[in-house]
Amino acid sequence: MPRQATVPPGASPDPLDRLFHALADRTRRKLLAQLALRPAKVTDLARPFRMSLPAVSKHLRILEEAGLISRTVDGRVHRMTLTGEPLRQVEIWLDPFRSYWEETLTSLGTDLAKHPRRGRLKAR
Amino acid sequence: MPRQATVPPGASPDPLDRLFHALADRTRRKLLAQLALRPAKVTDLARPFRMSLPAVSKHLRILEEAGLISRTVDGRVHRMTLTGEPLRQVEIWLDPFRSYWEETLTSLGTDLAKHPRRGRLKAR
DNA sequence: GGAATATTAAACTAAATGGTTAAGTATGTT
DNA sequence: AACATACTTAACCATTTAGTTTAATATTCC
Repeated sequence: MPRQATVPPGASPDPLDRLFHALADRTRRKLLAQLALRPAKVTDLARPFRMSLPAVSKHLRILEEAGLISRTVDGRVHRMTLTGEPLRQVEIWLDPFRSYWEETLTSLGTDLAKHPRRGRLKAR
Repeated sequence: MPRQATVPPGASPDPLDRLFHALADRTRRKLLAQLALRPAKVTDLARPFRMSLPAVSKHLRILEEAGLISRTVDGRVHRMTLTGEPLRQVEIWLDPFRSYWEETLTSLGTDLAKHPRRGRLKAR
C-alpha cells in the first residue's frame, strides 16, 4: 500500500506557535532577558554563550521572526531591540486561564491571588 | 580531524523549555482550552480533531509531562484535568517583562496599560 | 588597496517532532 | 468465553531543530 504523506507540507505558520516555540529555548529566553535591559549588538549578545556565533545568530532570527525583537542595521553592526507586543500576546492568550489558576490557588487556601510578586529581571 | 559531537546527548530537561514547548502547538493549546471548561476523557478530547487517537494521546502526554494536565485512570477511562500551576509559572516568567511592554505601549500614547481586556475562553 | 571586524549564508549532522498504522493491554458487556 | 471499548506502545517516516564548520558579504580602519 502506498504510504501516505504524513504531514501536510505547508505546515503551521501559526503566530502563537512561532511565539511559544521561540520562547521554548533557554538560550533564547536568556537573549530576551538581556535585551530587556538594553538593546545590544549580536557579538555582545553572543559573548556569554558557549556556542558559536552563527548559532546565536540563528536564535536571534527565530526571535525576530516571532516578532519578539527587531533589528536595525547600522553599518556592519546589527543592533537588536526587544519588542514588547508579542509578549503581550502571550499574556492575552494566558488571560482566560488566569481566573482558573487563581481560583485553584485560593481554593487551596494559598492567597497569592492578588499577585504581590514582581521581581527583578534575571536571565534564565 | 574527528568530527565532534554536535549536541550534548542529555540535553535540556529545563521545565520552562518543556512548558513553552508544550504550548507551542495549536492542537495542544486547543486541548488545554477544552480542559479549562471541564475535565474530559481522551476519546472526547480527541473527537474534534482530524488526527488519529494515538496522535492526540501523544499530545496529552506532552501536556502531562509539562505538568499542565493530570490524569486519573478510572477503569479503562483516563480522565484528564487542567493543572493551573504551570501557567502561573509562565505568568511569573512573563512578569519582569510586563512593565517593559506596558511602558512601550503607553509611550506610544496607546493607553491600554490598565488591561481592560479579559474575554471568554475560546479554543485557538 | 588590503586587513580586520561584524555578521549572515551554506552545507552538514544527530536528535527531536508530529504524524501515521498496527499491535498490545486492560476493562467492561453480553 | 468472546467481543467491544478505551486506551497506550511500538515501529516507522518526513521534516524541523539546534548545533557545527567553512565560506561569503559588507563595512571600517590603516
